[in-house]
Amino acid sequence: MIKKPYMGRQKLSLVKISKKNHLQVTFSKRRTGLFKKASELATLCGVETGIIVFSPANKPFSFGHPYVDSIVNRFLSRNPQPDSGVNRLIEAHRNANIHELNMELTQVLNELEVERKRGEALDKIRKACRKQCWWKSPIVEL
Amino acid sequence: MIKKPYMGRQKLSLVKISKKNHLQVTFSKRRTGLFKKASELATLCGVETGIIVFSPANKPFSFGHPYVDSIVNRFLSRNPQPDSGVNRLIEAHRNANIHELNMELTQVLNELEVERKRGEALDKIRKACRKQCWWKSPIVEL
DNA sequence: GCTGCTATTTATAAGCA
DNA sequence: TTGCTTATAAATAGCAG
Repeated sequence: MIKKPYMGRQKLSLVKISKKNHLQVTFSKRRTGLFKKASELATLCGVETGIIVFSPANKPFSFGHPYVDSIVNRFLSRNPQPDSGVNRLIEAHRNANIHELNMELTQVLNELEVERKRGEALDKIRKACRKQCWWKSPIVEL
Repeated sequence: MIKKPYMGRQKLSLVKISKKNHLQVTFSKRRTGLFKKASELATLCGVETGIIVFSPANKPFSFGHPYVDSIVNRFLSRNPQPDSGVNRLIEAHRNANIHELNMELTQVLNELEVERKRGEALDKIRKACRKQCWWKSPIVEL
């Protein structure tokens, strides 16, 4: 016996797996693991969650607690108009240098604080409306 | 020194956490972990994925690669929704008098989410750069 | 809430059946 | 693909600040 036939789990490199069969196996295992994690989160914290994943073969897999569709609908009802901010961000990251990124970070942090406060305020109003009579005319206090 | 005052990680029990502050911490940590797992899956396998989670405080958190809304829409287009009580409720909600208020809230939540992700991503890059190769190009991980 | 710190538990990459 | 096995990488519960 010169050596063990394999070296155990190898460290993860964050690049797309090249070998197709290997990729398929990894996708299958990690999809299972992801859904399990989501299940645990939902159970432990008593929250609603939904996941959608498209396989390498473009087949949709989904997990949801209590149901994917209701989660999705609930999300869409609150986020009707998506924009491509993330895509722009990714593009920006590819092209920007570190100095620019730091400057942008500072600015974003300031913006985030403002947005957070706005969001919290509006959320309070929304909850208040929902608790009382959301189908009636709202008392607008912005 | 008689013994360490702490016994390390305890085995997981699959019931809802009772203590509110404990639950909040767990939710926060596990949500982060879940999103990270999804990110890895997307990167390693080159697939599209989207996650929506509602916090104990009913606040929506989302992750998506490339973008949550596109994933959700893609899912819904392939899985036509049967009519349900939830859908009607959402529809009613959309048409209610507080429509405008909700629109604005939704918009703000969306912006906030985008800003939050931008901030997080930029912060990661900043930290990574500071620790190691700040003079090289950043590794983008979303 | 939010970091950071371990001691543990979990997840999983590889290999093979 | 689905399941085992093992060695190792990662995630995280419980605390502390």
